[in-house]
Amino acid sequence: MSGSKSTSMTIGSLAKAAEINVETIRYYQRLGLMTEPKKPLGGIRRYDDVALARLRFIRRARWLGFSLEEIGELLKLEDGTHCDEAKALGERKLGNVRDKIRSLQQIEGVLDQLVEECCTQKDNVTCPLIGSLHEGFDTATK
Amino acid sequence: MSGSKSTSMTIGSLAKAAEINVETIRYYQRLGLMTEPKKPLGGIRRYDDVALARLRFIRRARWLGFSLEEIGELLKLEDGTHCDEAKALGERKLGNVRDKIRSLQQIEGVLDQLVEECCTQKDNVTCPLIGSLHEGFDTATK
DNA sequence: CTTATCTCCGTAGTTGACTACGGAGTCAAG
DNA sequence: CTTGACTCCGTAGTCAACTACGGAGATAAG
Repeated sequence: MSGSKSTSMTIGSLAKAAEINVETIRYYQRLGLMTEPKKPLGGIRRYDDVALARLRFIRRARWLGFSLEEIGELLKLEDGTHCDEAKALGERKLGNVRDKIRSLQQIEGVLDQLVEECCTQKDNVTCPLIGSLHEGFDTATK
Repeated sequence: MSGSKSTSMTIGSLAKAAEINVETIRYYQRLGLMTEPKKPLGGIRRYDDVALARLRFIRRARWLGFSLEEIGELLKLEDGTHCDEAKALGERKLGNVRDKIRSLQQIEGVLDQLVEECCTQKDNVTCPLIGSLHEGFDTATK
């Protein structure tokens, strides 16, 4: 389960490897999230494992609630160029990510406690899930 | 920054307080994520801060990449009833949340390092953001 | 009592993110 | 050299999550 270092895939095998629909890859290319490798004159495009890594990253970031636009920004950090703006952007994104982590940890804590106490006590009608998420959360993000 | 404990709001002020569109609240009601308080015979519905908390929770969970359906499941954990199934569900969700936290922490680490080193070195063309997210990530979630 | 600002409610439109379709070209196996 | 699977590419359809609209009724301020 780790031998596919094939540095040359068709879009089909790329899709399979990334567990993403072929159409979706082409969609990402249209949006500029993925670059389209040049076609060898009446031939078929080939993809390497950098493309694969990129796709997996996109998939994961989507799962974490980032929009494709945000993911595009994250990906712009990838090439070492335009350092200064990248740094600023990176810092914003970092704050963003940390907010998410904190929120998730709150949920984690409550969920954990919930599972723990679940069948133990009975009088606890209003669960803490919601209640615990009141505090500080300065909008942001959008 | 903490005086609005008004236990009776119209849908309009509720929406404002939760920073959510009125239409969206009504949409959530249709989906069963929010209950519609009964209308006082030819009058106007009133909402309390439990509703507000619930809305804020939904908003936050959405931001974290949970679908409305998943959020619905999380919210079902709220009322103390059906403990056994709640426990199972809670455990699944907990795993889910922890996966997300781990993923975000990876991104956090890389982003942090990126911002740190950004303008310091120059030869680092391929940034670690993508590369670092290769490893273990057993699908799941959907 | 009038008027402006809601609320109510059903229906319809929009946006972001895919997903499908179809016809023409390409490639690999037999 | 045919056949089947796949690529290419443009266009169109789908789905979740909103967001808007419009007309009738409610309420609060002046």
